Amino acid sequence: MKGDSEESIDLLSFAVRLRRMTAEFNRIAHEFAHEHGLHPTDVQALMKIFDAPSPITPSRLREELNLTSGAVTACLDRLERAGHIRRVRDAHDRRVVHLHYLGAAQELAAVFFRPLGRSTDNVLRRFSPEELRTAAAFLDAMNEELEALRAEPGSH
Amino acid sequence: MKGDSEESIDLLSFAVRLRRMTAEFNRIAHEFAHEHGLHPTDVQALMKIFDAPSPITPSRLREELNLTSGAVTACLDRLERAGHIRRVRDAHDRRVVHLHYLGAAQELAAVFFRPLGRSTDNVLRRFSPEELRTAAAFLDAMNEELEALRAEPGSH
DNA sequence: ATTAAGTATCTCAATGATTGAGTTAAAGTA
DNA sequence: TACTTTAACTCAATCATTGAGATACTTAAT
Repeated sequence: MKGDSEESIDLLSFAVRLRRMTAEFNRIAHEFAHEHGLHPTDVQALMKIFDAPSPITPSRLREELNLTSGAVTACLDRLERAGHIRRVRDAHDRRVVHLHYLGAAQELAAVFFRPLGRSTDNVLRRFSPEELRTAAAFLDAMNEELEALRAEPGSH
Repeated sequence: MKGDSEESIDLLSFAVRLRRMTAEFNRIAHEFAHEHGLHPTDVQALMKIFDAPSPITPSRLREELNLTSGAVTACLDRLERAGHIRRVRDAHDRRVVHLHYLGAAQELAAVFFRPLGRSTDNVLRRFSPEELRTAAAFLDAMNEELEALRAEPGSH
């Protein structure tokens, strides 16, 4: 009976844990953006541009960040003006633009991710390889589910 | 040697997993806010007001969301006008305001968290109680570290 | 009591990001 | 060729956010 009650407490508070973590990430990103004369949106966009396996397009970014096309154009204008990214026209389909990040963006990302990376490392050191595999699997499962939620139309 | 290389791949990609999860949460919150005539900030504020163990104050909210006092006041005006929260003056220190959420906010939160809760449940079902304890411990450790990062002044 | 300093919240003009409708240009389709 | 669709951009209007300052209240010192 002890195991059972412990379990349900864990289940209930997972949502709170996840929300808190998201909020902390957001606050850090917000703070960072302000310190570097960027907007929260710009930081989100830069992260997306970084994490994309191949150069992302403005319309993809529009979907990812849930913005209107006008907002994306303005955001990319700011990032390009500040020397963080470059717009490159696709040779085959000349309507399409690919977003490449430049040196300035890489440096900025390094500055941004260093403290976050240290924090993550501190956490990783506390767990065994097997525990980390479990944690990674959990995060992967969450990301899968959240992405599935994105497709559902009547889900919210 | 197999275990070693698998490990370092996991370590490197933890940051990406966490960023992706944060981004998914943000996108969902953004979408939800837009559908309900709220702002992303308003949704963040409501979640903070909900998750607080005891009624939170505007200045605490200011710290949590990293906003200026003017922005917080405007945000609370919107939430109060829409019937989600109520401002209550502290009887002992009449400078202080406590934020209470109302029925409208509870309903909204229920609508918001139902799909997220389903997604979370789907994930939780895939793991054993012991694995979930590990995942919860991991999230707790991350939250600890991220909160520590908040205090550090020269950290970014 | 009185004064000074500190704190919590709010006000407001200026800034500027976001929206939403419409435009341009390129690609696919009949 | 004309029609539709798609990608990205433009621009006026809207409205959240900033940042400086005002207001009201509390606390500590004299």
